[in-house]
Amino acid sequence: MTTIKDIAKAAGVSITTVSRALNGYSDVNEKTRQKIIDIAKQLNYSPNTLARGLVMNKSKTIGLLVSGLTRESAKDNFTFEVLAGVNQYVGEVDYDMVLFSTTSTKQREKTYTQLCRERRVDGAILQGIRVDDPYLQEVVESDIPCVLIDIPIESETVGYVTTDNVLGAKKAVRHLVELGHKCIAMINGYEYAFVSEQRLKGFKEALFEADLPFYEHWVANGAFKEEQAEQEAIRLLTEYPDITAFFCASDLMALGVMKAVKQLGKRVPDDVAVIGYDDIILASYATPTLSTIAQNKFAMGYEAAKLLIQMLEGKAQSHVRILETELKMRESTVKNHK
Amino acid sequence: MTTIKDIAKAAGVSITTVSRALNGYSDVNEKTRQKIIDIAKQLNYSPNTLARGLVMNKSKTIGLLVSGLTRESAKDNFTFEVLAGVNQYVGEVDYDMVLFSTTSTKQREKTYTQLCRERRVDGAILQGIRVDDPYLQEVVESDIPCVLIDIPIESETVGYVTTDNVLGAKKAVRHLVELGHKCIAMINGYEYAFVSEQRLKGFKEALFEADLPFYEHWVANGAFKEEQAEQEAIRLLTEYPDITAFFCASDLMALGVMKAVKQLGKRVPDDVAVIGYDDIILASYATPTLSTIAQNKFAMGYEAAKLLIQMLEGKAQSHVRILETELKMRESTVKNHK
DNA sequence: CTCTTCCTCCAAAACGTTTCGGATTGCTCT
DNA sequence: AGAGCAATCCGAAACGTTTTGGAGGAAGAG
Repeated sequence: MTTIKDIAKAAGVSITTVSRALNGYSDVNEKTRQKIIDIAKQLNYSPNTLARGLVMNKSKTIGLLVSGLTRESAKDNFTFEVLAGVNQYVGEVDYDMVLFSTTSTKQREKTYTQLCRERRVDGAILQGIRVDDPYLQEVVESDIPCVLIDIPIESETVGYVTTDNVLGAKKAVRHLVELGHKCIAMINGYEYAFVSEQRLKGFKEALFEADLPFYEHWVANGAFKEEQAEQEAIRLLTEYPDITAFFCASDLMALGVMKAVKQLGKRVPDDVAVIGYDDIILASYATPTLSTIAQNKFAMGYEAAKLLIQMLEGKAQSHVRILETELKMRESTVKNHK
Repeated sequence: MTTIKDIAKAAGVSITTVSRALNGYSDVNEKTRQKIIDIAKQLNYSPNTLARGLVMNKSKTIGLLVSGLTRESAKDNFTFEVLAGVNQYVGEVDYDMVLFSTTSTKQREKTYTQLCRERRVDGAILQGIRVDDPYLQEVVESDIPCVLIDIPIESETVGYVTTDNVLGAKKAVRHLVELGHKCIAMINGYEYAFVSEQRLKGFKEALFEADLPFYEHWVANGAFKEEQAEQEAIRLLTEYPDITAFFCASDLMALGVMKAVKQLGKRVPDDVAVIGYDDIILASYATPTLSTIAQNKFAMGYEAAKLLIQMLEGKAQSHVRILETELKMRESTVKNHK
């Protein structure tokens, strides 16, 4: 493995000069610089980022902390797309990304902060961490710059990216209202998830706008799980047969709801319309295809990485990025939709 | 950020002793060790892996090189599941994983080898790299230990994990034969993909076993793409109306074939049976649900990581891991299958 | 001719670890 | 009493970079 020292020897200059030549400093003669570059190439030199990171005290590496990188989470390709987006930006600006996940069966005793500090990541992106995760607090309180996805915390070193969940939910409900629905139920996620709270807010506001009443008991929590949403939908539909439409806080839950509807011998969308949230791959392959509020998850990852690196380099105006959502009309709400 | 030196000062010992105490060497008194550990904890010490990696000349980090970590590749969740598997094992043995991807729009001029050497990864896993990728050759020829997924190259420093693709294909075709099919077409991937070659071989062997003829022109390449497979299937079905079953080298292509069948006014599986390969998420959500040969992609990633780390630590007997596949019978071949 | 200034270059320190080769102490054997 | 030994500890070098603070010389200004 050739080092800067080898190059220095071969070129007959000091290692200082090699370093400065390779890093584009101006105080080295263009001719010697060229010679050094040639020799470096010829010797197949790669700088040692460990050594560099050690002295510069930064690694040009960011950590992506996700929870639930499991086999199951592949259904909901959220994590994956965010990851792809992060990876994209990070590649563009010549950073690297290291992945930390808490799914180890053998629970690691190390906290996120320790992971970050050991690996000397310059900053971190947190995805899929629950608001009540004890580590969240810890990371946020540490001095490690980080950006959160879908958790609204902001400080000197903390930023976040999210979508406009209130507006997203409104779009969904307005769509249902426009189709003539008056009895709309909602399957939400968790009580304490930020997005759930926001989507519920949007749900209420849209009902209010449309002069429709809001019934507390027409809202159920499905924990973002397909089966649980199915159960809840069955319960709601039997208890309240008036319901003609469901707004679900995730597509996976919407799929569960569609199963429930079919199971009760009713049809989607003729008897009961269903709209989801996320626009996961399955949404456009389900039968009937699922209407949904699309979030650009790739863009969320991309923007998160961009924001983080801007923060690291001290040129981030704001620490918040809010992305748009888009209504996708498909067969689960609009009959014969192509 | 507290260092080993701070601990030494606080404990009134040398940094050598601190290092040896923390790393569990025997030549340090149990009492001083405890004191050092206490102080370290109290000072909230995290070792600097950069410094450690520099002197030890290894980083406890492996690189995962994937190609095509794009928005689109989310459909086929192959990459993601492999990644999850790798991540799982890596977490268990306290390594880290850094992700390298070649999808940067701005093409990086850096090669994989350079990436690996700069980041001082101890080894690498390559996934989704095509056999004709120029970088493949380069990585394999370099002295960086690596394991390939679905590419059979073996050497002192190179290993691979794959599934038994010949047997997998046979299972699929046998299944069709058992259902009474005699005119079976195949939609393969690329000419030059290892798995395609193997699956074609299995296809032929299974036909031979069943005393069925093999027709070269009943095999088409769909490039692992849904649309292309759809086109090819339409062509085959119109040119050769005898065909009653398709074996596809990927689920995504099988979905395309199902679309083709429907488009021609025929039904799956009544008129034409379809079986895929991979068992992607979509397979069990499509209508009809898709029969397929399941590969445990998570396990592939897990085993790849395990193999690599065994190789790194010099305790790998063999450099090859071949995993099992499993036939999943669903509605696209078996009528009214539950 | 001397004083600046600019252009090139360099020696050495620093980053935080690990590890090699001893050094010191106190104890046990002959 | 001296040798031998085990148990503890430590100084210093090494890993491959970047950076600080200058040195040396040539050219231009006065």
